[in-house]
Amino acid sequence: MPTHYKGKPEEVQALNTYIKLSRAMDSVQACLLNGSSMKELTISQFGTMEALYHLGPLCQNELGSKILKSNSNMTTVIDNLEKRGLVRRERDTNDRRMIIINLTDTGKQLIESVFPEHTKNMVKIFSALSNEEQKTLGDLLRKLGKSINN
Amino acid sequence: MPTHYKGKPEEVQALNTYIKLSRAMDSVQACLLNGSSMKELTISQFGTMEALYHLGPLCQNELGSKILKSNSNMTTVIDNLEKRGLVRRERDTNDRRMIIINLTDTGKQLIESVFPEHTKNMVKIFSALSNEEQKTLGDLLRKLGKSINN
DNA sequence: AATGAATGATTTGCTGTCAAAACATTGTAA
DNA sequence: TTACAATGTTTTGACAGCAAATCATTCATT
Repeated sequence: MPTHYKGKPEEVQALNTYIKLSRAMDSVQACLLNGSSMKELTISQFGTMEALYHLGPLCQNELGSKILKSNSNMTTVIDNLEKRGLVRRERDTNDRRMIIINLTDTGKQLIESVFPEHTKNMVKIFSALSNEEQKTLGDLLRKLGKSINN
Repeated sequence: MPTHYKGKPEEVQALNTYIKLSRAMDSVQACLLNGSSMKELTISQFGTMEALYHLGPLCQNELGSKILKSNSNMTTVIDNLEKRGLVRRERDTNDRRMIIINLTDTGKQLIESVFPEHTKNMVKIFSALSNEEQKTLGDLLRKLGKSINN
């Protein structure tokens, strides 16, 4: 549903673009969560484990920076993953402020088993757009993001 | 940070497009939340009040459908708005299953005071893109969303 | 009138999310 | 060596978000 606001054209355009961005994001995430591979993990758990799988063990603070989550949120997500035996916390010996997060064997097996289907779902979702369209979309989103973060 | 996954080109492209979409959405929302007008309302509270402001009183279930939130989430968001005196629940006289959500005078004044700056922020954010680019972005996002929801 | 299906809202249980405060540890300057 | 700043993590408090179950109400059928 587009905005019902009636103002200047650039205001209506900005509000509508925001709505479309928000709706698209919701749709993509809902579709990903419907994949059978996402029955066992929440989006944040998946992102955390994916980062550990591809980058190796990471300091908790560093992990949070990579997947753009706050320190306190990382504590909660890792608490739940640890509780399920999917990761292990390990205090750094050189700097005891730091906790290194490792995937356990169980965690590694799980992410290895769900990642292919997740990737397949992702390809399916974005195949609605041609290669050129995906590139254009990515470029515009980057431009938008860069402008905000400067 | 793009994906570190090394797979087929269409897989890498899909994952990267997803990351860009996710990052852009996070950036836009963080920027909106930094606006002084968003000190008093959360994103969902704002969306709820904006919908009520532009569309008039709505049945709770209908409101949830419009802003794409679940029934249980609507209960929580409206609980908090009601607690703050910004909305009022009113049982429908014709169908007592339904609760009509109204903005209170206080709520109306608040949304009227924050909406202009919110809109201005939105325009500022999206002015990173030209009109043509915003239109292209919107079209691609719509195409993506439509494909998923069919 | 009675019964079951459908609908709207709440509750329960769980996870996520963040800012601010608090705590523990390390680094730096005096 | 001491004091303070900086850093990493947790805790606290609050709100968001959803699925499933539950409750109340309405609708349709018999």
